[in-house]
Amino acid sequence: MRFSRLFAPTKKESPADAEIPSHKLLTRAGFIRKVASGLYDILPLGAKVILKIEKIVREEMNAAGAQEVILPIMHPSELWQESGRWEVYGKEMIKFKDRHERDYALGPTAEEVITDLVRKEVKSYKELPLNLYQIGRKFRDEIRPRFGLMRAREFIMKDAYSFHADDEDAEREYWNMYETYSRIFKRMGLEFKAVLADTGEIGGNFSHEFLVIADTGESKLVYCEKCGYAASTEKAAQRKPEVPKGRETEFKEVERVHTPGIKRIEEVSEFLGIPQEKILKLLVYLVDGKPVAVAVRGDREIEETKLRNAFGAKDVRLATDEEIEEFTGQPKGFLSPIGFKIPVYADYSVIPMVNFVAGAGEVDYHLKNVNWGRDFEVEEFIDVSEVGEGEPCPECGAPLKFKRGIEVGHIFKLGTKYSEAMGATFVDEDGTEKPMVMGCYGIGITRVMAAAVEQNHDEEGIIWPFEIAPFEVIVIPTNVKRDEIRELAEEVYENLKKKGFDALIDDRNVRPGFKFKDADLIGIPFQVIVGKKAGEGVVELKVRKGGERFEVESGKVGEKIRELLQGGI
RNA sequence: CGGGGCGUGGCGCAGCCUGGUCAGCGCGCUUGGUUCGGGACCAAGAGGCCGGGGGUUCAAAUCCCCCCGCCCCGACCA
Repeated sequence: MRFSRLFAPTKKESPADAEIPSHKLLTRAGFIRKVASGLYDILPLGAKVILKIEKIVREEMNAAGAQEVILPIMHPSELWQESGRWEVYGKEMIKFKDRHERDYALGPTAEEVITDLVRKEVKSYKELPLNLYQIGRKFRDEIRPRFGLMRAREFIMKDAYSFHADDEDAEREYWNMYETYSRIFKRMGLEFKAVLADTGEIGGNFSHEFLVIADTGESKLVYCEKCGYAASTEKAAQRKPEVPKGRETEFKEVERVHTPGIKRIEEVSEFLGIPQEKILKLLVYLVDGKPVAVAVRGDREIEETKLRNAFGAKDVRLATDEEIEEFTGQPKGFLSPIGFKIPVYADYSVIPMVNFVAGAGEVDYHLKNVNWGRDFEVEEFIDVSEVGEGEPCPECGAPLKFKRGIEVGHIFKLGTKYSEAMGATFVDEDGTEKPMVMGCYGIGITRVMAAAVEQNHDEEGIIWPFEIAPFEVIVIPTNVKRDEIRELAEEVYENLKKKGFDALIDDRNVRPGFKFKDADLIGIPFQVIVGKKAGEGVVELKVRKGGERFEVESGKVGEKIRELLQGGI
């Protein structure tokens, strides 16, 4: 490809509405343009990256035994009514009617459509297992699309669905996909982690998320270097503390203290000169509409997904100020667990607490030396606060590490949720009819592109991993009006193409600085600069990542690149 | 949805508070020339009618009302 013909409108300035690096850089470097909120044009450079990502996904999925299909993105409402998700998915789905007033939706995912296909065509255990996937557009009418490609309303996803005769085989395929995903992200040259995850909206009973590590990521994870435990903080378990032996012997007398206007944990801590770990935080939640009090150590935070799971609830939210008064008869900011009108559940972090501070149940007063078991009863100790850096691994007790990441893949064991709802059954070896056991496996293709940039960039621009770079190498003649430079550059370019490289030549008649800036911004892994020593047949090979430069004979550029790649660049 | 902010040539922004002398700056674009290893310089040009609608006024980018679009934030006091 010749740069003079390439549609890659680069910019010096970031768009005003971009916040994070991937959004700014993909726009500046001419990969994407916004059409409307959450909707993007993908320009040639972006399309090349997407296609390379898809290629790796296809190769690995095919190698893993999955088969590609192409399903409609326009879904009839009947299928979604059948699974019960027409209402559940609700506002997230883009719904519309055809000319006959029939209801349709643009598919946010495809369990219904694929299950419909399989239930109609597969009747016997002999036809199982089956793993079908597609790479296509998905639509989700996000409440708030943001961060460019990261959370868009239309995006490209690879979604796979597998069908099995029994649970054991579904689990076998689950781990097959786990390994496949690991290979996929490894091939893409991304630093990632597979973590235990919450199953969320899709349902099912077992799941892993694949996160690309990046500081700007919206997902948080903890992992253990000793035993390999890794989990999303929405899922990560606390190691259950022991009840301290003889704690009763330490109990002191409850003391009522005046704390005028002091409500926040930080304020209480400062005012009384007592660390936050010695203060009890009491929150009132509505768990599927029922008021429940949850106590947690003052310096810790409730992870609402864990809370929801602990109660097996659909919906969990904090009570409003008015609701707190109504349910407890106590003023917010000074809630006391003593004589509480609603059941008090306590996070694991409360177990070791002795002689702690709590609200007094009246305005402007707190209590010191409160103890659970003596002063109030805990309904049950539950694991609902967020696990963080340095805390003990729930498996082996070693200190956990914390990182942020971007969710690019998610695998689920679905069980029979959809097959039962939609009657996807087969006749087993023993002649009886059974629901198929399902799994589903997604990769956000467009999000992978954004995540790769989020993880790999510097002040100058993007630094693409070789495997998914829009071009592998760019040849830069510093001055196309000088014959020896132009001719040598053309020669090197043709040579690289012949050797199988995806090469670009910057044949534009602009100053060299301009070309260097563009090459860095676009992030092509290797730059071949043809300039000063063109007369001697020597060119300069620059590695985008790290900026290392080598002087190379013009005929040996390809070899040098291969050598560097083998060396792990 | 609630809260906050923004909308002015292709892009980034100033002007608005204190209506008129206001449509301006930088980048980009076109033409000519000089330049040519880290987003050059000089000169001459093209391009907006100020998100849309309504209103106030002798007069509106500027004041008022409505609408549309875009961006950011949204448990932690209990």
